[in-house]
Amino acid sequence: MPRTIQENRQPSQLDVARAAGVSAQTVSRVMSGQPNVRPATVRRVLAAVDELGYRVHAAAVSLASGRTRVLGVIAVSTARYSSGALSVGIETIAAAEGYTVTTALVADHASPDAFLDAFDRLERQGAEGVILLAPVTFLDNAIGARAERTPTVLMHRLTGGIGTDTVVDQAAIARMATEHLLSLGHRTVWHVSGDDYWVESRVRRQAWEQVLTEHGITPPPVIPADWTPESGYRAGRTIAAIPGATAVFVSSDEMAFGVIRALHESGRAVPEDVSIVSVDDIALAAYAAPALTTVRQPFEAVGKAAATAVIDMVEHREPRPFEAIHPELIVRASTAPPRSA
Amino acid sequence: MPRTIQENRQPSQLDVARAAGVSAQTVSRVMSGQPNVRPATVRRVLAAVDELGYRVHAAAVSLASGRTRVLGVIAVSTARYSSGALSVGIETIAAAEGYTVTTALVADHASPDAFLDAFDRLERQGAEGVILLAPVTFLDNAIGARAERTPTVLMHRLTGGIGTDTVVDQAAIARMATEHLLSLGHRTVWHVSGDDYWVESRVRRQAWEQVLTEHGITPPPVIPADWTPESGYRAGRTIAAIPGATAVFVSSDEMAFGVIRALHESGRAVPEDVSIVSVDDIALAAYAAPALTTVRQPFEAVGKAAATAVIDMVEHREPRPFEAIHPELIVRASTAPPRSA
DNA sequence: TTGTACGCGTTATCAT
DNA sequence: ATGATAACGCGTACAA
Repeated sequence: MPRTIQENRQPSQLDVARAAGVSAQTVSRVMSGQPNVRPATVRRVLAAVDELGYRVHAAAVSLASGRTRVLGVIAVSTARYSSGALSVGIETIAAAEGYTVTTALVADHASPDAFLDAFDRLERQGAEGVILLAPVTFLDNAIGARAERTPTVLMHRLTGGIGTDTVVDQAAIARMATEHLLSLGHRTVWHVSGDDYWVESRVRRQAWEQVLTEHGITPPPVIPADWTPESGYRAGRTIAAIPGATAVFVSSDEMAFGVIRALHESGRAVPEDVSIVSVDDIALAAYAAPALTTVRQPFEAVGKAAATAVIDMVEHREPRPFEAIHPELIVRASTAPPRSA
Repeated sequence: MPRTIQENRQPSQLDVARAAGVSAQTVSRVMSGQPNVRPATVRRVLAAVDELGYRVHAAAVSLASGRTRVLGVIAVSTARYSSGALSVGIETIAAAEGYTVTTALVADHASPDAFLDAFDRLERQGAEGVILLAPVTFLDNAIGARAERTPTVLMHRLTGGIGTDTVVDQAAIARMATEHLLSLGHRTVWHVSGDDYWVESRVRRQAWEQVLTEHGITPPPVIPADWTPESGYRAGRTIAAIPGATAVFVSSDEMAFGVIRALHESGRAVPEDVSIVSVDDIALAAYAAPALTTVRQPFEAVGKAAATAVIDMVEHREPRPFEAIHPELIVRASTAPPRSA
């Protein structure tokens, strides 16, 4: 005898079948809600299920059916606000469609290999689709092969290439922010950027430059930061030392808190001396001092769109026409016309 | 013939075995790093693995071995800061121990049934251990049966009962905050509570009451809120209308932003007129105006401890002696002695 | 050191 | 409407 048969195992389909006086196949039909089972039989089976405490064994289903209904998410492990909100959107849709979500975390500033490892872990787990909540331009080539066999959606991707784009138009965000400041009468707009590891940081900077150029303004040098409030604070000290600076486009609300603190410490009032527009509209944005004028990103909606897109791909549904998700400028108290205006 | 054999399927262990000229068993040994395989054989197998692009099929492993190495996390879908940081800790340990993490989200203010559903989804997925990132006192009875068969750790649980407690001592947090304010010379301390759906909100309130009582002070009425900055703002307006209020223990940093804004609008200066201590030490706490004095919770460490605890249970290791994770009072600018002192 | 023969719990296929 | 049987891909036990 090759193996001792376990005694105290979980009840299986066959146990239920015996208890209900039917075949295992009938139990299978009942559990997966197939038609062509007599109501009376269904009741008997369900009664047995209930009595034995039977639960479907996902691994067995997966092995037999070839389907796992598992979605993988690759995320960068930062405490940035966006991740949480995106996840909620993804999980909501996944649960509604009967999918389970497995997450693989990757360190911030990790190499492409770390992302591929994460991808492999998810594939081993049987992920039928993958959502990449990460900066990926540098991954395009590497990820290509896997995206061919496993439906993949890239969240931080902007145009073309692999996968479906479900992302908010980051260039539009930068344009809205910059043009708002110009329309108030500011002669130029400075920019505190995010971490260039993330695509959106680069895209926003380019769009900001372009808007200025279109208005005949030579873009001032970028003030680099890394998304954290601390880095925003350092950027703020730099700005405070620039006499002519009256308007700043800051690439995240969290950094804006730091910028404002630094300006305040240097005796520059916001918005009287310097106007600030940031990005995200986190819950605290309205409670900054002054309340932040910011470009809202509808993160949860984005998460939902991403999940819907992967599931469509997984189920070979016709991919729905891409619905743009629009950012929105929320004007609060951190912007005003310049003093001279 | 019962079933058409798939043609374009993924390579299996047997395919690798044939390509390498060994048996499937040898491939299994190589893949799981077992000893007693000749180096030359290992090389041949790995070469075949590489060539065919073979990957272990998790469902098959699970079915054959009875192990999934899957950890389940039940979380409440809020945008609160803590969830993200906790998850990072959990995933870090899980990955290091070779486990995968699956998440099941539950709506805020959901009924116990919703949690049980989530638990069931995770068990169906084969979760060998479950971490409940949720308020659970009202779940103790309901969850009991499942916690018996599936190792479970409750994050928001404080003493005794099911599971292992890995949580920060919430009563200690309230005590540190309240005593800090009293030691500055304030005659009493008001309290803006979190949402009572969450255990820590109730525990902190009780501890705050107790500290006051120990000092011979009759606790003033609680000012209820719900963790959001908006609710903090409303609580702040209430406090502003109380002439004698000079010190407030606010149950989260996010609410503290709202409280401060309301006080400021009412002409009460922080900390000159009113001192504020809050809880969490989120990244923005140091960038509030004024910078928040707050009790820091080491969320990532808590997440790590929780993951370690479940894995210990899953692997039937001796549960390590419970290491308390201590909160820490961070004194910044939102507290000062009262004017009269 | 390596190979053979089940068995894990379910679904697909065909037969009744 | 229901049942019998093979097959999914791998690990375990044992033999060689």
